[in-house]
Amino acid sequence: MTDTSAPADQVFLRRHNLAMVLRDLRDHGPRSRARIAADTGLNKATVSSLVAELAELGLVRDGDVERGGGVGRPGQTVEIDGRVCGLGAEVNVDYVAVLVLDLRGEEVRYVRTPLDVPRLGVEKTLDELAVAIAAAADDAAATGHDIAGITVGIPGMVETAPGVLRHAPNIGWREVRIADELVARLPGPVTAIRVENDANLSALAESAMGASAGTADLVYVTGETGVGGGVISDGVLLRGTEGYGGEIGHMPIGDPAHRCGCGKLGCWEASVGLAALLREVADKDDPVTDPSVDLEVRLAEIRRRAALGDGRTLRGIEAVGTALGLGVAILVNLFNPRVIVLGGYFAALGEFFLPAMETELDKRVVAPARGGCRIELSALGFTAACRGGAHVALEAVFTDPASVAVATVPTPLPGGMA
Amino acid sequence: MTDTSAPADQVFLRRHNLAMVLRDLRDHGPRSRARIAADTGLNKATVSSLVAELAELGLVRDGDVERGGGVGRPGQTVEIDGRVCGLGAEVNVDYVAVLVLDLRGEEVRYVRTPLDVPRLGVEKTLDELAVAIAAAADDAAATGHDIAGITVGIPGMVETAPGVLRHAPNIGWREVRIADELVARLPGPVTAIRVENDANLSALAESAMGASAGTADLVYVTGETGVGGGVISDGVLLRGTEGYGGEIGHMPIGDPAHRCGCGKLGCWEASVGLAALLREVADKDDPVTDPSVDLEVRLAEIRRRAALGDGRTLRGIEAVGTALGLGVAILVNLFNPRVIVLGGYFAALGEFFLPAMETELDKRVVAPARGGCRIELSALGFTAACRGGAHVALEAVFTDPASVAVATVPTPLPGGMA
DNA sequence: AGTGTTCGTCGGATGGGACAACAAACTAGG
DNA sequence: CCTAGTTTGTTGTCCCATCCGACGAACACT
Repeated sequence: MTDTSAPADQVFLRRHNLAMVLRDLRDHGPRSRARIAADTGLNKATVSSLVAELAELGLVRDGDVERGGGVGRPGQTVEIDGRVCGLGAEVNVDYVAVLVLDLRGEEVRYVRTPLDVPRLGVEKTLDELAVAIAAAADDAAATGHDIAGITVGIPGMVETAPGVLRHAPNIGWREVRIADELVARLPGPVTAIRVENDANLSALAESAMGASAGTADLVYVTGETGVGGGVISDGVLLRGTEGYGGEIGHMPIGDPAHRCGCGKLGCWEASVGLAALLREVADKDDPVTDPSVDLEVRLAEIRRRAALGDGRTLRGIEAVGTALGLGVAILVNLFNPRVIVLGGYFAALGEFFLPAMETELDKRVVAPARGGCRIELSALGFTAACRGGAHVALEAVFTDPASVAVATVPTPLPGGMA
Repeated sequence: MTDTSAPADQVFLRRHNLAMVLRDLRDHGPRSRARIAADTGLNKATVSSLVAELAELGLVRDGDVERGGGVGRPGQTVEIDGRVCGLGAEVNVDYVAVLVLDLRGEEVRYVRTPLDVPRLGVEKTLDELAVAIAAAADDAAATGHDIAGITVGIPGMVETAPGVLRHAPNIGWREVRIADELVARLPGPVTAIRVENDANLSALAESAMGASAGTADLVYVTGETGVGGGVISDGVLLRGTEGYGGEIGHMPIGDPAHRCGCGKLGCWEASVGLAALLREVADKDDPVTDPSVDLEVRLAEIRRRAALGDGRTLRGIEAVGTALGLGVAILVNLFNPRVIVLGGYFAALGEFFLPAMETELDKRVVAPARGGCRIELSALGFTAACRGGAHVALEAVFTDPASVAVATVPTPLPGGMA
């Protein structure tokens, strides 16, 4: 991720190596300086110097001494200090959520606030979100944590550069300067706020800490009210020129008889979105179609019926699964990912979808053996987008550790000695 | 493109800055050392040192002195030396071709050898290709050029790492170790040979030197026997995990009545490939459907009929154009490119396609104003893949200028003085 | 207790870039 | 013609980051 068109001086070099040591600790766990040197190819003396600087920044600290590690002097392990954190926030149709992750990837705090976002409108929803973020930040500060960055996920088309939401049909928002609006609502000096599509953030989360952690080529497909997607290719998120990439919901491969929420006929979303599933498995007066009932509960009921072998339910799921496989096949042909991760309700009903879906998939993928692609169900659940957001904030630290500089004050001395 | 997981020492730093100076000269033309310093942000003294090293490598040389450039001492311009070259080769259905491009991007040599590749088979075709490559290399050497690298484009699924072709249905090849086979056939020590899908190379060529040169987000779609595609996102080529990415021809969005060459029904290729066009605009006994006639000639005839306003022809082209727009809309929704480049016969008949295609496109793209995407017809014609191959070979030099080291002997002295 | 091994640090060497000063080469103007 | 002013490119010096060799420290094993 090093900028190829910037001049490289010693500062650049130092930053690169600082980042490399920090990432080594993240990816392979606590270890001695000698071991880091062996891992990275850097000189032992250099590693000592780098670790000292990272320690001064509050990013790493000395851990245990390696006892019983065979012959020779035991190593003094270095580990990532969990003080610095990233904050991920999410606005969805019926809730806002905030999640704080420390540099070690551990969850510090997670708060989900149910809200009727479309009814509440932009202003009040952002007020609520700002309160939730400020509360999480205060809470983190009280336990000695620092927030190094904030990323907000929104279910719509986002231009990341200025942090502007262009259009989010599911919550009815249009042209909202999310980043600026939040900065204005948050007290005190605020670190940079990034804004990103929620499915993109979920894809990043799956790639970084899901069941397939570390996968550099991954496509995330989530089924909720709409159908969203995020693509990670060769380790980087695909955004497109203006950040409009990954709009997979409106591929014209669905049944032309069904009208999509976007107004067009034959969108994929109209064949595999939540509405399509409910249409297939239930009648109008069936309680599972009642939007006032919690989605989790309704899905549990459908899962129950499927498990009992109910014909209508199974046929409906199979139909949706086949349509799902058709679209996923396109994604596999285009991106040749290592793994496809299914999220949202696809994950919840995954076991019943998979047979029909994989049958269709195998029919449509050109590459032999699906191009080495496997299908997986998301295990991150509703926290995926938030986790991805926190991850993005942390990634900035892993790319340029020195960026956390000054802001980080040493933990308040409990005793009070000068 | 700098490896983020390798230790950075001074050598790394030097390489980075050497590359930056060389790219500055490529992108902005000959200029003085002082100007390079201003462009890159490097110090004047550093630039002098870097230029001296590049000159010693034979990559740049002193050019004219800037006369009449206003007040002050005129600058001694530095320009890219065209001695070092990249070689691109292409295997297609009815020809093999070789193109040599010098470091300034100028064409040194282009040879196209008509061959009936499917009938000739793997061995003999590779023999012919090796002869063509060796001849081009000898020819280049005779005029004082050095080949720094070779890239071969193949119309099929390629695994780039070992340089192996997995499957190329249009020429009937399967599991061919292209790189190794060529090395064995070429005399003398051979620089690394890369192998890549031909549409991917064309996409790179369009992005690097087509009408939209410099575009970092670009999708190339070519219509020939099959329909191929190459995607460049954020400046890098999408390959996928195993290099199977970009298979756009078999998206299931075509008329289910038509069978594709792959055996499936409803592939996009079956609706917009060359066979589909001919089916729409001509009867079985029409000369334009005669495969023994050169494709260029047949396309010219179709273009003539369209220009005269022939109803059958225009309706046929419109039908294909609409189908083309449908598929392209998917690509725009997924990749949000800055430009879509149409190649192959799409480019040849472009003016007649565009209206129907753009109408369908606008109907199907979700992002406002097509997400800022424009449609363009390729101007590189049949040389696109070769150009892309040569470009890839040159790109290695622009990434690590020092890599051309030792091999480059100073041009033979014509006089013969010791 | 002695030996061998590994860890972490110290001092010096190497090398690359930044900075300031300077000579060179040109224009403009008297 | 000559001088002042400007820009270029080189030189010498300094700074800084990494590398290398050596050394003390800490441990296991005999």
